[in-house]
Parts: sequence; structure tokens; C-alpha cells
Amino acid sequence: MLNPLSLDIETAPVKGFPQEYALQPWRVLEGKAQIDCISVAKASGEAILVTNPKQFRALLKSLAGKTIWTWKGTFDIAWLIAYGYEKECRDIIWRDGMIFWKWLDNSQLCERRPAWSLADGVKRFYKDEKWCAPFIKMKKEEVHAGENDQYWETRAKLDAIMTSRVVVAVHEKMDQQRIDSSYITMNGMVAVAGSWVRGVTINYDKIDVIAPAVTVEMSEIECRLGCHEHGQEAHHHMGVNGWIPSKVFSSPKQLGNLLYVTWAMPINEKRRTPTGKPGTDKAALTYLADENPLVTEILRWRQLNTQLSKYLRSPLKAREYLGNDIVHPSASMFSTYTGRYTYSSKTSKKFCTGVALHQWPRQKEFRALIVPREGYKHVEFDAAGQESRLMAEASGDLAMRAVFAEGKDFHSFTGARVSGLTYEAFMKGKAEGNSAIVGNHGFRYQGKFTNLSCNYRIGVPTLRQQARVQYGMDVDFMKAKSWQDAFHNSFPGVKPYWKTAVNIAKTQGYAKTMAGRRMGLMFWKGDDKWSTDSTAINFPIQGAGADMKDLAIQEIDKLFPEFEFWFDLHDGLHYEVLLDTPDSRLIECRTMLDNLDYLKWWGVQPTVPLTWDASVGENWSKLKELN
DNA sequence: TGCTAACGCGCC
DNA sequence: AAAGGGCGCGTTAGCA
Repeated sequence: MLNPLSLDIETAPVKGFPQEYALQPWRVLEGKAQIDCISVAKASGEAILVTNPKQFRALLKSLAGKTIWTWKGTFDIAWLIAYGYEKECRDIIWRDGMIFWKWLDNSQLCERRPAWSLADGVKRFYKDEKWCAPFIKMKKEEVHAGENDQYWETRAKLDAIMTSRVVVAVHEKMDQQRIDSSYITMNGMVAVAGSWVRGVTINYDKIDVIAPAVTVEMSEIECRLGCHEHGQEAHHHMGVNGWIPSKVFSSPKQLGNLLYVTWAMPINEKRRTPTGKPGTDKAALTYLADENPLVTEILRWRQLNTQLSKYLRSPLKAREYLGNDIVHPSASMFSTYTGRYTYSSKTSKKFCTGVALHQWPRQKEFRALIVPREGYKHVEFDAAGQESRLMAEASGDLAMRAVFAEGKDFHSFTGARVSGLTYEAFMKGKAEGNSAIVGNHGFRYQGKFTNLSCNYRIGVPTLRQQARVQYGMDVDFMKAKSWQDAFHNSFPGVKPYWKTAVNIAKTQGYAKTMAGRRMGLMFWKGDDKWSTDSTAINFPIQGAGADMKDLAIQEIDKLFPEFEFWFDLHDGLHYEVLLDTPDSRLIECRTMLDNLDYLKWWGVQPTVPLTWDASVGENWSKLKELN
């Protein structure tokens, strides 16, 4: 790492199109945005600049096989892919200075002062150099994309040079395991960049079917509750976009007035908001519904309202802004402290570029709105019981490890403990379809809820509330406590893990995952104690999930390049795959994932089997698991 | 009008 | 004293 090469591109709208198109690579395909220049430079200051588009491909070809650093390189790569240079991009080993730096410095300090820009990196490592201040100053100049060529060409060169310099500084401080693991993250850059450009197709015909049904039901509820502001008749003439829901239910203040003043319902002191106002969230309302069935109607109204604004109207806004049926949620590869991806869509701001994929409802009618593009099918690889397996790994709990080692059904195992049956009897009953076991709120469901809720330090009241609000199971305190007890009696290693995770993080100064991903922890006292302890407990688990995601994306991209990465849902990786791809090819991929060589990539071999499921279907609502 | 805080809620 | 963790988006209210 003496004199690394870095690349930076500057982009702009084509003359006459809006400024923000400079940040929307898919506009290239519409002829509405362009790359102005590409710079490649070394830390030593040598730099070249290419402004002639005819030379872009040749430039990339000349970089084949080389390691090229970037700053938030998914942006640059996306533009190159939009230009049709995906093949050339695949021949380059892409690295990212921002991700590299985050692998080095990820900590609670960064949370309080979020700062991962290139200028921040230069300040962090080269504060005392005489070229530091002028660079920061230049970055702050407000020059519009596409105007002042001289400025942008200088900036492209300097950005590339500075990227190289920061990378050198980060590299000096890094240990080998983190270098290797950070490279695994970065090996997903082409896949992620491509997914941004290709986008996600929405089935708008189905929105047209769902939306009117939603607004009609909302309108009817408003009528019944006497909160209708516009009249039922008017609704029929205004259509989905014209109809305005009542504010009474969507305003916490107005709803609070209705419930606690007009209706004089009792205020639950335990469900006040942080500022002391009576709570009007789902948990509070679910309990009020016991006394007044009208509250059930309000709950239903609010569910419909969320569906309408977030999952029906937002896509419509996006179509209006984008001009076609493809939305472009933008992935950030390391913007959480655990290493999970996040997506942003800015649908509530000015430019509606995407939809909230990460929050997409599980109901089939909504999942059916997300469709693969023409000629492709939807394939998902999901890490089976990921968090539980990683807890078994991290805690070393013998019983939990045995469940996975012996290939038992984890939720049934806990369900058996909850029910008092032996595992064998439980599985026999399950096979026979015993409704107390497999029924709606049966013992397996209870076991599943218990397993998913008790890994961390949840309290019994919250556990009970989650059961009611999220799973529709109404149980008393003692019942909820008995589930929690069953979990900890079954897996006695979990609580000690909480303690040792905190102690280890405190001793080392950071929490760590199997792949060496770190989260620096320093605020151990006072008000911060609880949350810092929680991070120490949670990070090795959720961060390892992110490690798995990174490695899976790398290996699928390398070994199954015909699968087009589509989007990530943390423990589920979604791909667009050509229609004529045989199931055997998908199973091959799953087998590959089941046999990932963690020792080779992470330097650590997990002892709990980390297995994957594969499903395929014509869209998200029709995925069928492959055997 | 534009901004932020508070609240609520969807997913894993 | 008690407290599951991680995110992003949409709405209302209130302020300048």
C-alpha cells in the first residue's frame, strides 16, 4: 500500500435538465445526465483526467486487473454501469476508502459526530498538512454540476489524490483480519451499484386495484366514528389521489384528545410518550380496544393509512417523478454501525426516487407490487434462523448449539419447552397437524415468538406487549414470564453471554464480530450504560449477520454472475434471475452458500452450521422454497 | 414557506 | 427503576 490508485468521476445533468440528475445515474439511460470527467490519481499527486467520453472505455480497460480505490464508489461504478461498462467494471478490483475508514474507526464517537465524507477523512488523517485546509475549502465551494469545467476537473483530480492518501493512512493502522474482511464488503460494490441503476419495477396496475379499496374502507370508518370531513359521496368522485384522510386519527395530539378527553378513556401511565403525553400508539390503543370496540376501528384505520401513504401513494409519487415504472432505492453499504445495508428513497422530500423497500409489508397483496423486470424471476437466498444461530455461536450455549447441530426445528424445540411436551412428542403432534401445536397461536408459534424476542434483554411487560401488538397473542404477565423463563431455562448460556459480551467489549474497548468487524465502545457510565451494554451484546450477533451477507454477496457475484443482485433485506438476499434458469442452478448456489469457507475468508470457523434457504417465484408474493 | 421535533410504524 | 437491538419514512405541530 505505497501509492494506491484512485478514481473519481464528476457527473452533471445534460443541458436543460434538473441539477439533481447529477446524482441519478439511471438518467444516463434517458439521455438526461452524463459523466463530465473521470480522474485517476495516486497518493503522490500524479493524476490523469479524461473528459472525452470516447476514451472512457479505453481508460477502464487499461485498469483491468488493477486495484482501484474510490470514495463511496458505488456512485462512480453505477455511472459506469449506466454507460454500458459493466464488463469493464467487473475486471477491476474496486475498493472504497470510506468503507475502509469505517472498518477502522467505527465507534460510538462517530455516532455523535457523523462524518464520513472525503473532506472529513482528510481532516482526520492530515490535519497538519499545508494542503489540507485548501482542499476542505475547495470542497465547500458551491459550484453547480455541469458549470465551471475547470473547477470540477480540478476537483475530480484532487478527490482521487486525497482518496489515495486517506487510504494509505487507514491502511497503516489496520490489522490484517479487518483489511481482509473489509475487502469482502467492497467486493459487493459492483453488484450494489448495478442494482441501483437497474432499479425495482413496481406493478402499478395492482396499485390501482388496491388503493380504492383502502380509501373506501378508511372513509367508511371515518363515517362510523363521525370524523368524516368530506362526505362519503365526495370520495367516490375524488379518486385515490384526491381523497384526503381525516387528520383526527393521524395526529397524536388530536387522537389523544378524542380518546382521553372526548371519550374520557383511562390514561395508562406506563404508555406515556417521552414528553409525558398520553400514548396513542398501537400498544396503547390495543389495550383501550378492550373497553371500546371503536378503538379497534381506529387501529384498522391507521393501518390502512400507513398502507395508503407509504406503500401506495409513495410509489405513485415516484412514478410521477421518475417518468416510468422503475424506482431506484439507493443502498448504502456501511451506514449502520453493525454493517447492515440501508436504503434511502427520499420519497417525503423533493425527489421521489424510490420506495421504502426495507419496510415493505409482509402481506402478499403488497409484496405482489414488487416484480422482477420482463424476462426475469424473483429468487431469494435467506440465511436460515440467522440471528438464533449466531446467538448459539456467540454464546456457546450447549442446548442451542445442539438444536442446530442436530438439525432440529428451533421454534418447535422452544415450543415443546413451553408446552411441557418432549421434543419428540411435539414433532409427532406437529406431523399429525395437532392444532394446539401448529394452530394459529399454537405452541410452535409461541416458541417462535419466544425465540425471536428473548435473545436480548427484553422485560416481561415489553415481551407481553410485543406478543399482543405484533403477534396478536393476548397473554397475561405470568404467561409472558413463563415463556421468558422457558427460553432461559432451555438456553442457560444466553444470560452469561450478555455478561461476558459486555466484559469483553469493556476490556478491549470494542465489540467484535467473527470477521473482525469492530464497534468501538467508550460510553460505559451513567445514562449511556444501558445502551452501550446493549450494543456490546447485540453487535457481535447482528454484525456477524452483516459479515455473512457481505461474504454471500461476494461469492454469488463471483460464482453466479448471471444472478443479478436486486436488493438486500438483512438476512435475505434478493436476485433477479433469467426465467429459463433451472432450479438445479439455484440449488447449486444454495449449496455453495451452505458450504462457505468461513475459515478462509474470516480466519475463523463457526461451529454452528450456518445454512441457507432458496426460494423462487414470479414475484415476491409467490416465492416457493426449493427442496 | 421551510424547517425540525415528536410521534407512530413498517421491516429485519 | 426499568429498559430487546438495528434501521428509514410519513404525518402533524409549532416555530421562524
